[in-house]
Amino acid sequence: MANMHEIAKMAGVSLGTVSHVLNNTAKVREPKRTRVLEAVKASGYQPSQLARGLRRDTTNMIGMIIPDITNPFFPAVVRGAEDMAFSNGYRLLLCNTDNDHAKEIIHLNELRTYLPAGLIVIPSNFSDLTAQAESYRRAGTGVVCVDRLPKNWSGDSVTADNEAGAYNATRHLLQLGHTRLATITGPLHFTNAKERLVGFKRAMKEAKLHLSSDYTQETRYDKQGGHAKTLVLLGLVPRPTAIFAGNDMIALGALLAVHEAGLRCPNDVSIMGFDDLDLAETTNPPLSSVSQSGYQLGATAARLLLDRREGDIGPAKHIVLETVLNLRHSVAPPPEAAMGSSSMKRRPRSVQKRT
Amino acid sequence: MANMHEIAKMAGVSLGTVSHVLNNTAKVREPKRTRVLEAVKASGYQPSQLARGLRRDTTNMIGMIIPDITNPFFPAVVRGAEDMAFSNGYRLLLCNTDNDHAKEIIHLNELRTYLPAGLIVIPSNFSDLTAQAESYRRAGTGVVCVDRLPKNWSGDSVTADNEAGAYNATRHLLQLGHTRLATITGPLHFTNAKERLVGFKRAMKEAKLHLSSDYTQETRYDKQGGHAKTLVLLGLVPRPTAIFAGNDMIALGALLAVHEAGLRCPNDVSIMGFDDLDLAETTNPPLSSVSQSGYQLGATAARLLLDRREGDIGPAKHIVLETVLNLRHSVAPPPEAAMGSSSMKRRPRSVQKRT
DNA sequence: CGTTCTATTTGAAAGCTTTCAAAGGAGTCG
DNA sequence: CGACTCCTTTGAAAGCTTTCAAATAGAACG
Repeated sequence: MANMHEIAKMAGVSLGTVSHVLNNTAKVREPKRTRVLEAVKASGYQPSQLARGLRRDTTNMIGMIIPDITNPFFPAVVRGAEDMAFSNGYRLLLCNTDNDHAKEIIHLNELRTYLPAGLIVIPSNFSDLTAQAESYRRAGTGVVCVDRLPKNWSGDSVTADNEAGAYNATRHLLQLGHTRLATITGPLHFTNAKERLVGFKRAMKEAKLHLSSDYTQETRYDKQGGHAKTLVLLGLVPRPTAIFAGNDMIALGALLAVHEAGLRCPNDVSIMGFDDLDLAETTNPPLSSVSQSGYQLGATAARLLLDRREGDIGPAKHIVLETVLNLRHSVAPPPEAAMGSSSMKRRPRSVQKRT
Repeated sequence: MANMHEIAKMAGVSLGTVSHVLNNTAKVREPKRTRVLEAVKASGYQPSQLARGLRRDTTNMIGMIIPDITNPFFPAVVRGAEDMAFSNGYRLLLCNTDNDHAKEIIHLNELRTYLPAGLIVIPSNFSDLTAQAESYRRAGTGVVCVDRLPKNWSGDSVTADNEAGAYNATRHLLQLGHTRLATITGPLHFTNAKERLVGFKRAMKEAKLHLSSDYTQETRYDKQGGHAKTLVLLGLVPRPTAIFAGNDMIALGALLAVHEAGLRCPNDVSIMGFDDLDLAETTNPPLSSVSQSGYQLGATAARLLLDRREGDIGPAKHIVLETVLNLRHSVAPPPEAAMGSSSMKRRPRSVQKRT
């Protein structure tokens, strides 16, 4: 591929002039200017991002570190980030950590040597990000945390309003008449799991309902966990009539367990999810869930990074995105209340409630 | 961050020696060797990938170009590729094209300037990849096509055995007694859609069944398309008793349409999908589908790329991965046949059939 | 036309590695 | 001890861009 030297020769100008034309970094008078542009077009020249990055001390790559692209919540986040990045001339370097803190460190250390424009990170378990990010920031590279925060994080972040989302979802269950509400949380060392639990408890407290410790179970954010913990909950006496799941994967496992136990959802047990993944629409019954936009999360994080890069120097920003309660058919009044109620009324496919 | 000069100074050796120690590119005698290693450890030095790439004329990045990470089939492919890449010291630069051929070209042109170790591409609509790949190959950069092939592709590729998968799925439907089989294909300019249709037709022909042209519909690989075309199919007289969907998203739309039309799946209409996405397990009823491993697709492609890089110079390889028919509850014998049959028997959760 | 000033243009340096030819050192043999 | 060989080590060049100081060209003015 052609390099700048050749362009310079073709256009009969010096190296510096070519660079100035390409980067608008100095005025170049007319005859030369077009000659350069034409040479570029004719040769299909594109500047080497490597050489450019080396010289400028920064590239147009954004490093994105996530637990696992295979987890259905993350693709939207990545896509949101990629779209915002791409339309501003940046590219995404994707790294999966599997929530493995050692793998995260490998990525953080290596990414540095690419001189990325910034980092978007969904931190792993027990992430060491706070320390590492400090060194990035000293080098002038922004780091934004998304979805959940590592210990002592004081930098930029974009998260959903987990507490409000959980609170509203729980209130909805309470308003339907449930009094025996249980919750299956994600791993409580994740800030998002913790916040959702706080929201849940706040709603319970407001309703002056006691929460037996059996009624809150903690597990991994997956179907297996949801399944296992639901079996535990269903074995309790008295049995909960509603389960607030820490995310949709847990809810999915819960749904499965309820069916396996020979119970019906929502008739016997209501199930509420969190995330509102695409699959929530197609489960049986369709899942009610707290909707958060992964796409917005990612796009906002990338935007924040770009703003920083364009000179926005200011205190750390903690952007919190609203959630929406998306009601489908997996929640209904509790069995006793349902007797006399109108549970057989025609139900709309899906209803949204702002939270 | 420290650079090689500092390491050299710290260890009291020359620049070249540091490089030799780091790359094992020449024997370095003992006292110096350890001094270098220690200096590296003490300073946390990591070589600049930019400078290294510039000098070596190639980096450890693999460019991965896919239509849309948000489409549930692709994350597994990406993950497979990333795992294989990561464990061999390579990293993934991810690009979404939205099947937009212009966007694909932008990515192909720009990626070149990163001097990537190779490219893994799921080509977009009307992809121009064949021409572009030629120029990559001239530069010694491998390009592997995954999942489907662009026009006139003669380079390396990794795909599923779409035809056999479709053939076996169709045969299964035939064996259940269906005679009115319809299919909703993906866009037929995609090789995978075309191959699946060929497999379907081959099975039909073997069964000596006539295929009315109404009975094959083409649409985009998504839920909306599946929904719309299913409504068309259900309006035909006589109505098909089984629908072979070009992929699971189409099948999902079909499922929806069947329910909306007041029919039951599988009692009135059997539905067979392709891909066997995670969500196939949780639809209502759980979807029977031709299972192909996206993960294997991606991992195999990355492996192929690395082999090439390590010197495997030989004719183009076309790796074709087997599929497995994964039977769940969305297929059953046709209504007439079901009358006297044992459709009420207890059904296992899921059954696999090698294809 | 000569000066002076401003606007363009240039060439070289720098950014960090790898690699190659050359220099240096150590060991062997006579 | 000298010559020779072979193994280590070195320093400089190259890879491609950006950027800065310096040089040149052009314009305005007298």
